[in-house]
Amino acid sequence: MSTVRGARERARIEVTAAIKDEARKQLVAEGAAKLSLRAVARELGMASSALYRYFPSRDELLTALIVDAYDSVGEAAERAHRTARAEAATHAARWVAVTLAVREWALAHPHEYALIYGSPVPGYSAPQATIGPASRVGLALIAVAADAYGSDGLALRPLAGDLRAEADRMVAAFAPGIPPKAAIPLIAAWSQLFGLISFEVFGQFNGVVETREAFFREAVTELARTVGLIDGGATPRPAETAGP
Amino acid sequence: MSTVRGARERARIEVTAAIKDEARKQLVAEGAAKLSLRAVARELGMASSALYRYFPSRDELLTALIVDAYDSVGEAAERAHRTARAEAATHAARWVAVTLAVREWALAHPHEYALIYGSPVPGYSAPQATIGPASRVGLALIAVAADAYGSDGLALRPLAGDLRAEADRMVAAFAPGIPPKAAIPLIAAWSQLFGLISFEVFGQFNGVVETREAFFREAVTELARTVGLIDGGATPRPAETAGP
DNA sequence: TGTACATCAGTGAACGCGCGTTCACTGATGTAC
DNA sequence: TGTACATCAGTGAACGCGCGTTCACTGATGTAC
Repeated sequence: MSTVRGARERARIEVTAAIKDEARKQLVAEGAAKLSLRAVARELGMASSALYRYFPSRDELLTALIVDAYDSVGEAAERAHRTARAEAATHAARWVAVTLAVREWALAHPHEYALIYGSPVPGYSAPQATIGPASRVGLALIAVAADAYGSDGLALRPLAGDLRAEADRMVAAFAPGIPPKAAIPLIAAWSQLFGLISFEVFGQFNGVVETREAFFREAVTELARTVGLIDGGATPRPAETAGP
Repeated sequence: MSTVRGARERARIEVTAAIKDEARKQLVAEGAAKLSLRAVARELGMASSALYRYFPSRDELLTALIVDAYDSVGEAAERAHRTARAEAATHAARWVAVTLAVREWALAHPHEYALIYGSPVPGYSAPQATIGPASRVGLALIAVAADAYGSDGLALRPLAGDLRAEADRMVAAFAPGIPPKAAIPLIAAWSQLFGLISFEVFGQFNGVVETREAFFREAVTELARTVGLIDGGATPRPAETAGP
């Protein structure tokens, strides 16, 4: 598996990558809804029918792009988390680092960002294969909170009564490292982070916010506070929680 | 202007509305990028060329739908604000009422919501005409804060130094009723509100958040806190700030 | 090492479809006198 | 009140274009003996 076997296999990998690269380029010009297999083939100098050797349909190509995008932004978030942890940054600083990494990825890849965090493509329903990659950013944020919890760096506010069961469910389902009390604010902050980023990427901040990075840093620092990440004091034992 | 003049004019108004209604229906099935004049005409039993008597191009029809959507959600927000104010609700409760109204509009009109708060349609750039309607929700939120400020119901946190100029600019440009210190958190909360709503409408909460309304209420109540809206005590003089 | 066969990438034509926009036209509604 | 003319909604054909997918095929690469 790790050794590429022959010309055929190597070619397949390269052509598959070339198709995805070209498709990504076309996202810029036309958007996901209008992504055209024929246009991709044309640009690559192939017959449009040849693409069917690589992707059984247009939707499968879209799915591949979506999975790649989730993996790409997820990796950026995880990398930022590892780096911040290696530098023994405070928990709040780790939170800021991860969120900034997501923002930077989004600004560098606005069309892939739109593909995964914009309006769903009508008629396309994301298959199972996207679920894992889609959760990586969220899990990185949970890991920051879990580390903080493990080293007394997480302040817990009381939880509204009608949300106790929901919080327990969340912790059991996908956030075993944090206490239920922290789950609701954390998931809220996760979604709110993408409000900040989407408004910047999609243009809603045009004419409204101009000092964008400083604004973002301020907003996510405040988000860290609502999550309960306590600044200062906390230089946790580095290997506390398993990384993503 | 207020009296409809003749059969021609009345018919024009009705047909224009019918075209937009049908176009809205098609957004559901196909999304904005694939909105088709021919399909709209077909469904209305008209020749496709007839639509050009009403909209000079496909993009103009899209623009009309966008303006209508912004006006519709803006009106919902303003109505919620007026009602909450008439009931002398606390400032935080007014905030929650306005945000809930936006959320409810979004859940009731998910495709129009995607049209205005989802990924931009590639190749389409929103004309000037959309700017006013697009700001109505934001202005309603600003009005809540302005009322609170006018009756000592707004707590002000210190502002990070590098954002002072930005905050002054914001207040001068579109938020004259609030102090600069409140501008940054308010704009941040505005964008974060749409993170919460988009994740719910676009499906990112599937399998993650289940008690949706309670979760939303909790999150926006916390947002009200970061904006500085002080609960209780504040039953302001009703006519303090001009309504939207 | 050489040969026979299997695998598979890529071709090019075709099917059946839909699109936005233009244009010369018809006939109904509205207006000025 | 009646007539002549202007306005305008709607038609249907046409232009030129692009799309996803299927299919029988060719020829190169890989494999078993």
